[in-house]
Amino acid sequence: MLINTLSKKTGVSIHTLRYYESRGLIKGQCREGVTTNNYKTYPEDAIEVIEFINEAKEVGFTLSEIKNLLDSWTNNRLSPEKKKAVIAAKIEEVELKIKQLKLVKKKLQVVLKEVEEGYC
Amino acid sequence: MLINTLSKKTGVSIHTLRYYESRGLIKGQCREGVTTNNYKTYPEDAIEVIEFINEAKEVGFTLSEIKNLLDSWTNNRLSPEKKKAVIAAKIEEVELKIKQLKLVKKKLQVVLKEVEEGYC
DNA sequence: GTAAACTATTGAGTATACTCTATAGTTGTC
DNA sequence: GACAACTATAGAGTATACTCAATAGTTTAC
Repeated sequence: MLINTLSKKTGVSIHTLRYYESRGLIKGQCREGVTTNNYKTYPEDAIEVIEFINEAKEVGFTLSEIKNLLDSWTNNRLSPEKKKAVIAAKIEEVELKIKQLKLVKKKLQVVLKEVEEGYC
Repeated sequence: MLINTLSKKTGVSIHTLRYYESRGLIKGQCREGVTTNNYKTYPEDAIEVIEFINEAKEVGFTLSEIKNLLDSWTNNRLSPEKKKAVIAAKIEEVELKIKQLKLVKKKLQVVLKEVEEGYC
């Protein structure tokens, strides 16, 4: 699919998609044999990747972090051990973030109770 | 305590603390009666506030969002109902983020398994 | 065959969140 | 009373993640 389709299917603007491509998070390919233009086509998988980027961004990961992660499972020069290490490390980070969110939630609940009971 | 102490107790740089103060996230007060300087003193509570800011930031909340939240429980012009609404809305957001993190974790676990089984 | 709609590239502009520098004044210790 | 260590303010600089504008070329529908 072309960039416009990818944009519409993901809800991410063409500008942002190009930005992601410039940062190496996604990659489109020029169709073989076509020489009149360099329109890039994106595979179906790109949709999933964009969705993953959105989710990861939403919970506080930077594009650099996300790129490293995406690279680790597309880069074939990386040994399986290293890939596993990168992903496992990220899972731990995610778990830490979940813990932190639960802490934030608990704090908010305490404040909510205080307001309800009229302490502030 | 003065800004240096607050910085040391929280691990947040003086620059950043001042930035937070300029954004209205924390507030120091000049001691009454003191006219020779305008050194600001910060209450003990400020430490907790800074820690909360760090946690909230880590999981993807912006300083504006955090400020709104902090305001809602210090601003006395706000009705308890409105305060409750602000906090309850944030708790929902936190729950959503937890769900998203669990989704991200699941995806990472799938990829990890794929690497382990040699699919990529 | 032309006009609308699309694509690519380059580079500038914006918002957020710092981070640093320069300057000037204040406090505490010897 | 000198000097290190601190404080405040203002403003410049940086990194990240967009966001937009300008330009130029391409494709598609009529």
